[in-house]
Amino acid sequence: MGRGRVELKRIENKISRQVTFSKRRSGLLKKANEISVLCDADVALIVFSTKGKLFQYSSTDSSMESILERYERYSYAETQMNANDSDPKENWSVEYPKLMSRIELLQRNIRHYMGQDLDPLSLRELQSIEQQIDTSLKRIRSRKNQLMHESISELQKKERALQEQNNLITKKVYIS
Amino acid sequence: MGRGRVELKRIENKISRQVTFSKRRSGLLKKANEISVLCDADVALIVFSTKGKLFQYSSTDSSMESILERYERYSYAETQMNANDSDPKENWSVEYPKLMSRIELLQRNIRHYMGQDLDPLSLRELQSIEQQIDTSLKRIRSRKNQLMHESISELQKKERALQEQNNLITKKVYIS
DNA sequence: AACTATTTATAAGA
DNA sequence: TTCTTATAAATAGTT
Repeated sequence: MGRGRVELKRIENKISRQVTFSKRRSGLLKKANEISVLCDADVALIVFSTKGKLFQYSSTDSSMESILERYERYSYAETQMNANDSDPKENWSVEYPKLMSRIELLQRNIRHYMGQDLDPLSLRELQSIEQQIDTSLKRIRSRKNQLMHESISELQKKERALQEQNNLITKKVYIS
Repeated sequence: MGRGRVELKRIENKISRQVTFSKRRSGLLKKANEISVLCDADVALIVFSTKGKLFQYSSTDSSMESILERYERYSYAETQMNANDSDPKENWSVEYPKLMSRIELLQRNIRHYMGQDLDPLSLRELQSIEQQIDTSLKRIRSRKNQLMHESISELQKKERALQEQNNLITKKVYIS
């Protein structure tokens, strides 16, 4: 939709990629809103730019979180149809606080991994987390390196194949 | 975009609402895919029809779950407050899957912060986590330093106090 | 940030 | 549902 046809592949020019992103992002959000209003649908849309900036849309009658929860529930229900429906019903009043406190614990954990709410922690606890995170960082960087190396050798392979093809074509041209 | 202008409000005729939904849904998914490819963005799109049927899109290099996880990580500060307030006893069958899926999400997050289960993550996601963890590590080390400095000056203070006491006692011994 | 030539999406009809 | 087509809307390239 514009002056020229556009190939469906990553736009290499950084500037025009940004511009296109901005234009299409607003178009996409608009259309998400339209379908939700016209067709009475619940829509959640999450977009991260290359640089990691977040843009989001969710239809007004449900917040983003509630749609995501609905989604999680939907996919959770699909994967675990029959497994554990019997026990929690009986002792819900026992189970609920357990689950909530588990969630609290996990959240506190995550906050600490994110370097937040550190004040209540003792020196020893801080050191323990520091060590854990330091290890994580090494693992993540190692995995990242691995991925990048894989990507590089993939590209090199492609390059060699293309080079070979070129040589063949060149030969043919000379012969004829 | 069609034979006539269309007002932005719920289509009352059920049949044409369904038809429009089907058409616009495929258009929306297509555009979501296009922006993700053209602009190198991570996109997650969730659509529930009026009847509750789920349709979804997520850009290929990240699964839906990993984008949602990234979203949770990003909007963590906002969401941690307003999560839990409905009366749980009545509707365990609604609440239970919600809580379980939330727990799973948090656990997956923590595993990643601990540098585990990294294989499903894309390069970009790894970089996002790496950056987050790097920041955390700096915060934790800064807090640790602060605590150690405090501890040191505390000890120095005590040392001075004891020294003074010693001096006093020594004087008294001499005098007597 | 605007403009406009084109392409694309889609509303209505079949 | 699927296809066709007239028209509205989105947007690529330009200013």
